[in-house]
Amino acid sequence: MAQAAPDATLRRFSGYGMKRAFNGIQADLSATLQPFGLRMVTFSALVVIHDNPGLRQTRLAGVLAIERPNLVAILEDLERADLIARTRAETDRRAYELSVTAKGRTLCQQAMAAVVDHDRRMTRGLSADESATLQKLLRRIEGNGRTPHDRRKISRA
Amino acid sequence: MAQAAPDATLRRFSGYGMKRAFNGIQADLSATLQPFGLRMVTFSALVVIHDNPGLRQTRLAGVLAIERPNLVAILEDLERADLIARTRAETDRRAYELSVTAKGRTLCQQAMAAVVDHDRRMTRGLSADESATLQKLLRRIEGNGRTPHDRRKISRA
DNA sequence: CATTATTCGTTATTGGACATAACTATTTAT
DNA sequence: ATAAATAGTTATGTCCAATAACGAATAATG
Repeated sequence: MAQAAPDATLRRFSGYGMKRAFNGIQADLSATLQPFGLRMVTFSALVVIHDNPGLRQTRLAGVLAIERPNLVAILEDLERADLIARTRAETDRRAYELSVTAKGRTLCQQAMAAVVDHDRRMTRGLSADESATLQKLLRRIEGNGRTPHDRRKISRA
Repeated sequence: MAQAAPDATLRRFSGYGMKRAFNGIQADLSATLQPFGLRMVTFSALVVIHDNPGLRQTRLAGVLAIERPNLVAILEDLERADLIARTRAETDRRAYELSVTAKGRTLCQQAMAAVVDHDRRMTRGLSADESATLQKLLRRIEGNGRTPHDRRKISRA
């Protein structure tokens, strides 16, 4: 097996290249979010709640492909930091409606700006066309992959 | 914020799309490798050792961007399953030289065939050109990302 | 040659993300 | 009225990744 790189066989797989790329992204994103007291999953949740006030937890879980039990700690972290509020839905006493606080809105927007920079760093050297191509290809792969068990028919928020 | 999808803001980031794509890949890969008693990191290590007999641990860590302490359990799993062997290097009594056993070779090749199928499933709907483009773009992003602390000058195996 | 610095593999620990089963309370379906 | 489904929660476990520190061996230095 005389190959140029020791991991040449693995390099043939899209999954391996993606893992390698994503590892770098994740480390940079983590460092980017750390000053805001956020991490990848709490940032994602905060942004979606920010954009969709009144969202319910089960819908949030579906949108982010996060298992509902795992959402509990995420939301607790955000609530404890006074970034979101949870109010019982009037039409269903089992459900909460999620919204950002004023503090959460501000932090969300600040973190967003930092993440825009992070993304620019990560995609340095890619043209706008290439970035769009990448997104398109990733979306196709995402559609091919296994979906979370919880990905059932999601009710409107 | 009237947007088409609840996570539309996040969809602007390459990292988010990659995470979503990679999550699906990882789940499928995990299921694919499970019948072989392997998981992502043990499979990767087995393949690289298979392709590079006599490889040393520190080099393997560098090749796979895995922290050296984390390699210990991975290699123990492979050794316990009789898939690899570790022999003390003659030229350096601190180091091990890694190689696959006959059993490891067989299993490696069987798992490889399954992973080829997995990759084909994951990239269904992508042309050969598109797959090559994806790999190229991922490599560029990988180069932009943060590298592991341990990524210092790697000695030859 | 002796001393210091570096390297190899290891132990220990912790954090982050993700998966599953089971549960109570509430709502929906029959 | 009863059974089934749903929303959120608790508990637990797996996988992968990061860091500090260590003893033994090797390399570098004077």
